[in-house]
Amino acid sequence: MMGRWRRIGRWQQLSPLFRFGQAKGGQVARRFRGESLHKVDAKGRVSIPAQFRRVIESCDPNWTEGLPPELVIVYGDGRKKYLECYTIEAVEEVDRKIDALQRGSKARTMLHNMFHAKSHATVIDETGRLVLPARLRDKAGITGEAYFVAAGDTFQIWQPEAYEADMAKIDSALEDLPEDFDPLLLLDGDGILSQ
Amino acid sequence: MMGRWRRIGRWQQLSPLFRFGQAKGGQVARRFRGESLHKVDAKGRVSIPAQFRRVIESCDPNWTEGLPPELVIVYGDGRKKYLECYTIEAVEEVDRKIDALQRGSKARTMLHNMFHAKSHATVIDETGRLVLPARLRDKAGITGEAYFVAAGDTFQIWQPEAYEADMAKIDSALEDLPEDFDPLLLLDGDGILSQ
DNA sequence: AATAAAACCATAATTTCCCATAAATAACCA
DNA sequence: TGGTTATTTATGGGAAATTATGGTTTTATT
Repeated sequence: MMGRWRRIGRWQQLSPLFRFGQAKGGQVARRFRGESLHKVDAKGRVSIPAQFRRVIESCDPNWTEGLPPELVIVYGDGRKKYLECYTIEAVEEVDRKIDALQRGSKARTMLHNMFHAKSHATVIDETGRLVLPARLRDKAGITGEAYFVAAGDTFQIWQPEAYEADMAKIDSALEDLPEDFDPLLLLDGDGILSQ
Repeated sequence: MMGRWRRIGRWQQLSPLFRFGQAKGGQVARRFRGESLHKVDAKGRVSIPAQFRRVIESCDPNWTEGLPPELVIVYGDGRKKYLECYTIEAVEEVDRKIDALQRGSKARTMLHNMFHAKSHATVIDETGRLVLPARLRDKAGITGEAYFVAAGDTFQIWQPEAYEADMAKIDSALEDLPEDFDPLLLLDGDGILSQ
């Protein structure tokens, strides 16, 4: 059965100070990592990868054992065919930046629309699931299955085939690089992929 | 029996300051060295070479006696047929660099995919083992055994035969060098293997 | 009342956790 | 220095907790 939040594991018996925010390991996971496939049922319910839950919890300032973790799903960029999910901390950062923009400016209006209008605040239920309203599922073309993909401080929900297709593009871009090119070079601003 | 972290050996009774992070030689090992073969059981569990553990521990800023050391396994470069394991310090450096790249740039997207989507954050359990999920084992073609190979500040996990084959390639490259060529010359940028 | 949404209950499959042991190392000591 | 004892490693197996996922039953909504 799904782990209830109130369940007490061994490490949780340590002093609150010591265990605060601890994930499986010792430290808080504050970045999404990994990818996985999940079923979406008729009601739009879908499990969130357990590892992602830990991040969502630790990045929700109001969350505490027993409360449902919150997150925000953004679907404002029509050019993207996936749903982008933000932790509370992440959206707050975005909100702060938007607030700093000139009132009435085009940028501000556009961002308002994208992050405020076309977004959906929600929570993860006790069984670790999230409900994707029909509107959102349609936006991403999601039906029976959804592919979750980590992207640093956010994660994306894709229609599996769409992701695969996108992946193929990225892979072929890699193929085009010199035989022994090390992607790590990109880290230091190697201009090979300019633009 | 595997040393439980809470168990106290004699040297561990020395003052924390004195023993902190000590490896056999008295100093902290901060680089992986060596190679070894280990069994992978049906659950995907595999022991990490003891020597590697010391490095993983000392390169995990949050680690302390009693906590499971963390690490990140990356499998994003489809061209490579092994799993690359990063210490926390190492991934944090990578993450910082990714953060510095232009949002939306091709390089950033590619790196996100490689280090965030196609990676797996995990810990070393109390018995010194790591669990390789089926997905990762498949990526590297690993079944019953895995070969661990040090690579400076990361280490790799190979399917034994694949490693052997790769090794043969490196060896033959050596063969092609002049009879009396000293590999150490490469250290100082000798151009013989240019490109 | 008709629907949609949320809460509740249930279960198989996975993943962790815990205990156990032989082999390999390292520490100790006469 | 060689033998002895204590640790640490590398692995195995089973119990227990967690996940992912499917139904029902309430509770809101309109």
